[in-house]
Amino acid sequence: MGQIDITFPDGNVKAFEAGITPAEIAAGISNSLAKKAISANVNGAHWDLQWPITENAAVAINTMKDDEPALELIRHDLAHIMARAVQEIWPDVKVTIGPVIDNGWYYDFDREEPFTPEDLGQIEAKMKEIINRRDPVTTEIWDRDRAVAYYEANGEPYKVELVGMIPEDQPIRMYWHGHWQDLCRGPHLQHTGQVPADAFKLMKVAGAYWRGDSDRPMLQRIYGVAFKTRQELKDYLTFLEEAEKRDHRRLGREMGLFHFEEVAPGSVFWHPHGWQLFQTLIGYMRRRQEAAGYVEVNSPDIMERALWEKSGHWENYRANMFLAQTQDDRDYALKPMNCPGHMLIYGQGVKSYRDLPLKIAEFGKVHRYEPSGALHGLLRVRSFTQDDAHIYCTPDQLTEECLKINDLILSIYSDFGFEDVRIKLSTRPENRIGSDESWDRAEDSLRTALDSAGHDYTIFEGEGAFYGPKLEYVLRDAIGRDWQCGTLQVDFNLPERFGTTYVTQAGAREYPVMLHRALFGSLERFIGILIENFAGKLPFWLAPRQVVVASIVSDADDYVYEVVNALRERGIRAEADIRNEKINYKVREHSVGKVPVILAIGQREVEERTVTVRRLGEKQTKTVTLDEIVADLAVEATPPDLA
RNA sequence: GCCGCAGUAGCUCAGUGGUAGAGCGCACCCUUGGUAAGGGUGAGGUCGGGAGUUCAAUCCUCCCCUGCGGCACCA
Repeated sequence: MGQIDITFPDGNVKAFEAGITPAEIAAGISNSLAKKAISANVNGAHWDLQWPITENAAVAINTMKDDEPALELIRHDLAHIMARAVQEIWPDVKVTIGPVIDNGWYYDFDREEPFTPEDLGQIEAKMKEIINRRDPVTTEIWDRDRAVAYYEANGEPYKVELVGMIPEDQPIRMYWHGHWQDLCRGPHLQHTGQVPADAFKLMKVAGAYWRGDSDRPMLQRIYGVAFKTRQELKDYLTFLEEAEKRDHRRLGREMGLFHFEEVAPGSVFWHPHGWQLFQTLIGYMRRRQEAAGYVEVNSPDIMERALWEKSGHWENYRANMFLAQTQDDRDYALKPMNCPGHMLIYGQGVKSYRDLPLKIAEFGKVHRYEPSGALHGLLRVRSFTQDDAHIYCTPDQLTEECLKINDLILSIYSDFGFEDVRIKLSTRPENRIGSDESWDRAEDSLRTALDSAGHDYTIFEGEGAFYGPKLEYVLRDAIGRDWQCGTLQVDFNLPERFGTTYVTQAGAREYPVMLHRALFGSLERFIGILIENFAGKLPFWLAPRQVVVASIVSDADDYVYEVVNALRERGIRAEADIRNEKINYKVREHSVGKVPVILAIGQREVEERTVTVRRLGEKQTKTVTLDEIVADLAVEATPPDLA
């Protein structure tokens, strides 16, 4: 073998025999580095210490100080160690795949018996045992037939299938953790003892389809989380607890916003305070849309089958629709979308190119028979209110209209404090209507709009709606979670299906292009997101209960009402609390209820015509005059678009 | 829809093959108290629904419904 040049991170270049491994290079540098090494970066690729380097390369040796490779390797090795532990305890369990995911890993198993929480404890103990054995991790490349024969002999059908999926030009790589072996592309650590034994935890077991396909067998997936240190693990578990405290289902109850019932799974019963918030959002959106040139309409909730056949929903969406049959045997459906209704409104009278773009908006309540397992609080429901609109325009206007919507969405999210927004572009799905040419045009126009707005986006092939491609707006909340909200879809199909046209300048009849868009997406979901993002502490203008005026002594009752009335006159949502309770009690109760401002009134305030202000989350109180607080809160209560 | 777990008072939960308990909340009484739960008394439950086993089921078995965690699907 010849010589190769290895370039080190400090710029030094050194010649080695071709085929040298990073482990050998590390050993040549120092004994301690050889021990501490976990992997290497070779020309940017994450490289196992055992893999030979055969050409000139830039090489960096990684240790546990390098977060990214360290976490990747810890989690990946733990996946193997867990699978090994499971097979040591239950030798007949079949193994499948076990990738690294955010904060940890999972591994899917095929086993008759379900894993129990007690099993997880047993597995975890076995894993620690394996780590303490400090088993060497070794790798070799196998012949394809040998790998298949091996897995067939060992009763591992899933592995046989995985071997078959590896492209012909790629090696079949095996990894050994001691005596236990798994098909794996690597890289891995030097030995199991490099995994921190006190910084991982098995979290839960759940069902998962083999290869993510609902037609294939259901496996059992065990999830684990892992970090470099015990402290990081603890921090992560604390983070999960914090996230749980933000759960909108729990806060919704504590704040008295809404509830659900068994008789209406996935449908919200809005309580007065929740409905107040709902209406505040609609009021805001109504103003924004009106300013952007939209007109608002309302279309029927139940329409006959013939309409849904015409729109294509009967063919493509019926499984998700609530159907209604009348005594005289007529088929109706509750609308799952507003677009067909808007088509009929557009279709009234003759439209001219002068009428375009026509922007028809509706706060329409749609019903979708979502799979039972998908339901989740406000975030996934079966009946929800969209801030929906359809924009009819000429092909020439298309890109500009997309851009305007993009601007509007981002401006609106910003008003709620969401500045970090990602965009997903979903292209034509298998189940679809319309010609390939119209799909080409539709997808192109979305791309063009995004490109000219200079906004990054990710493409999701085959994820579009059945009538057109779509953009989806995903916003990141205060603790880094992503939520899908708004959507923008281009549709060349519905106007043709409904035969709706406009008269061009030249007097011809042409089909308009149609844009479907929702900015909040669903009011229900958006409210759920707001609650979680703000942990219930909504901005003052959104808070359904803005001010509670609480008496400290009953002699203050009259003045309490005077304060409440003064606030209400300025449109502030204020209520009195003159119950026979101590101020401590009232403060606690309204704090739990997430009321942003509590005004306490005792003898002193009555005499001085002041109020003592306590803001949610602040221990400090402040006494100001009645006039002052009314003026201040009136400013705070102003929605951002009117400020 | 699929896998697993769960469903007992308004909420959070304990409990038992012989028809149930706590704390909070609620009602009433005492207390007028200065910023996250003052004290007392009391009311309140078809133990998710249906069938079965049993002398007897809230408890055991089966079916269904709903919820929770994932998967699949989606705003």
